[in-house]
Amino acid sequence: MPSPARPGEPLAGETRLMLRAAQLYYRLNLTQDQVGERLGVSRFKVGRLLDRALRESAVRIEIVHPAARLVELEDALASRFGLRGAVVVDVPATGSSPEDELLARERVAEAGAAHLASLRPAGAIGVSWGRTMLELAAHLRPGWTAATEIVQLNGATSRSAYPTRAHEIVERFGATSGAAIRLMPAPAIVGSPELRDALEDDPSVGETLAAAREAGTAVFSMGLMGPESVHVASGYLGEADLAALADAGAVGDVLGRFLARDGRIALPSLDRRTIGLPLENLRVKALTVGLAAGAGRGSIALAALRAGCITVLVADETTAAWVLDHA
Amino acid sequence: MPSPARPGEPLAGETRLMLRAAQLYYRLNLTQDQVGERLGVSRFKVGRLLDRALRESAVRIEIVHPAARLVELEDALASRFGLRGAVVVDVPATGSSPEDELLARERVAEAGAAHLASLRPAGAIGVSWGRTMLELAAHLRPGWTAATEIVQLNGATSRSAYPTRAHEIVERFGATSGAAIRLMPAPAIVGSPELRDALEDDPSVGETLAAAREAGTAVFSMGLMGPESVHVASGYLGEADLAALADAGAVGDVLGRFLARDGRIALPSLDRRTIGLPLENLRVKALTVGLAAGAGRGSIALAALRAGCITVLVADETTAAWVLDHA
DNA sequence: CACTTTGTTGCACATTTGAGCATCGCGACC
DNA sequence: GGTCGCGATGCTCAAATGTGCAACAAAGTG
Repeated sequence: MPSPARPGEPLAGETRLMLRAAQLYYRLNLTQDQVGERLGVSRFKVGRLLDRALRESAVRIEIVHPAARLVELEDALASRFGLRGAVVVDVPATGSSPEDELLARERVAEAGAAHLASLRPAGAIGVSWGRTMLELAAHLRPGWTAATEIVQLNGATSRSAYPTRAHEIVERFGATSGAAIRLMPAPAIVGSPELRDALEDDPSVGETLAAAREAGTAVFSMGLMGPESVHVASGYLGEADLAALADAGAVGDVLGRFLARDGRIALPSLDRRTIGLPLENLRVKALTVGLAAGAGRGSIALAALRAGCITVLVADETTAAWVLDHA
Repeated sequence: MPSPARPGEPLAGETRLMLRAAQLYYRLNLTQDQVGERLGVSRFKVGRLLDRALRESAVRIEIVHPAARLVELEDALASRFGLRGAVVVDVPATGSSPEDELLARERVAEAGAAHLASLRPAGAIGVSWGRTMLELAAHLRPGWTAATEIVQLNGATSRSAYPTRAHEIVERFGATSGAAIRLMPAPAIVGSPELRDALEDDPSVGETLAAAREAGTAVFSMGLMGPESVHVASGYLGEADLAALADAGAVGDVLGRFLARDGRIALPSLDRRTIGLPLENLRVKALTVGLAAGAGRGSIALAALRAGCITVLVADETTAAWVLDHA
């Protein structure tokens, strides 16, 4: 391969010709034919000169749009994890203050709503709850899709003064899509596996759960592990559970199910007390949209991706970059 | 025209699509068809997206070769002055020390020789003399062209101990091209117009001058004005002439004829004492190669270009840039 | 509510470009 | 001096791309 000319060395005539061809072709937008005419060579030679220029990277083609990086991350995520798609949004402030968290959540939820609308999912759609989901629901525009039924995917009746507002979310999904809704009247986590089983067997919960299994689409957000988790605020998780989860290496939750870094259930004993769609059922759905917004969500996003329960990831840029870095 | 997305503003779906298309097309080198398939749009739309990306300069195509700048200068010179061609060489050191001057002269002469060879001029070729011409002659390779005759264009027999070496130059041109040679046995500048006319009327000079007029090709270098001029070293110009030239605004010489900034003869009285081809005869030649090497040559190069007596300019980068800056 | 206006889409068709292949010239090496 | 590569060249043919146009849709406008 000919090396690029160093200063002090006469410029090979061929190289001169190559650069001239590149200028005429790329700058002046002449056809290879016209370039050949001006340079007194055949168009084939011009093509070969341009080829060489490209191979020797004498011309650089660069995508300079400010948002190009986001699209790159999207593509990298999609191909790395075999996703059907990914949406990465850039968030102006990228710190971890409560305001920044709020902003990130807002932007991700907005993008999630827009992307969901562009997919126009049909049939039954399962949804989870949480702050991000509430925000997403708020951004749904009437007629965004024509679903038949909106199903709540996991339990949510609060034990504490802190409301989960799951019904608001499901209702807004229903109202904007013209679908019937099906709520899940149960807590997210109960005290014993036996109670969990009893509740899930009761038609009030069981029928919703069955519908959740049947739904072809699921939309959910990912929660943090730790004292700031909504499950703590809602009173589902106590000190002891939290400590046990930490010991088990939990990094966050999907539908109330806490995952370890590798994507497996961190604490099976807790999982057996959790009410809602099991992750096995999530994995087989045609479309599952997972949202991760805010600092520290990288690890749970990665865990969920490893668990195979996401087909479309929506995340902020920081989270997306973290995931790719640690994959 | 859609503006590029600002951070903090949701990215329009179209823009996302455009960037994705650009990535697939330019980075992965897919065809527009394949891009369309992946993106679920028609190939026409892909073409239009790429168009838009180019128009909005979301993709930038840049020629990054270190020598690209030289070629740009060449093209700019050629189009600005209607030249048949231009050769700009980059000279590593670009100062004005004697060594740098030497280097610039060497590189320009070398490039000039190479370019001249690539033009393969036929018939009679007129040549001037000087340090650059000597260097150029030294770089001619046997068989570089098949000329019939080499003609010295202007007088050169030295009045001083400093030899002009014009015969060496003409001989080397002849020897390497297999052409007969014709010298001009006369000084460059004499004391009076009458003596000039008498010498030019003498067959020894007159026949060479006639041949010089007939030659289709001329090769010459440009000289500086001032005490460092070869005409001073050779004893042709005295203090008085030099002062008069300076007063008249002379910037340098072509074939011993000193020009003012605007390309006109600076001092007609001196010009009438100068022996050699007049510039009017130079202007009408099919091919005239002018060389300008070294600091300070910009002004005479520009003057010569304005005088219209150059069809191919060979210069170092600094000189070329100066000329374009001041044109 | 009809009507223009404007912009978007897909298409047929012409142009432009790339790929594979035969040929040619040139130097190296018997 | 023959001849064997080897790279460069130009060609044919197929693929890829750009262009003008008509159909259509959305959004004003009287």
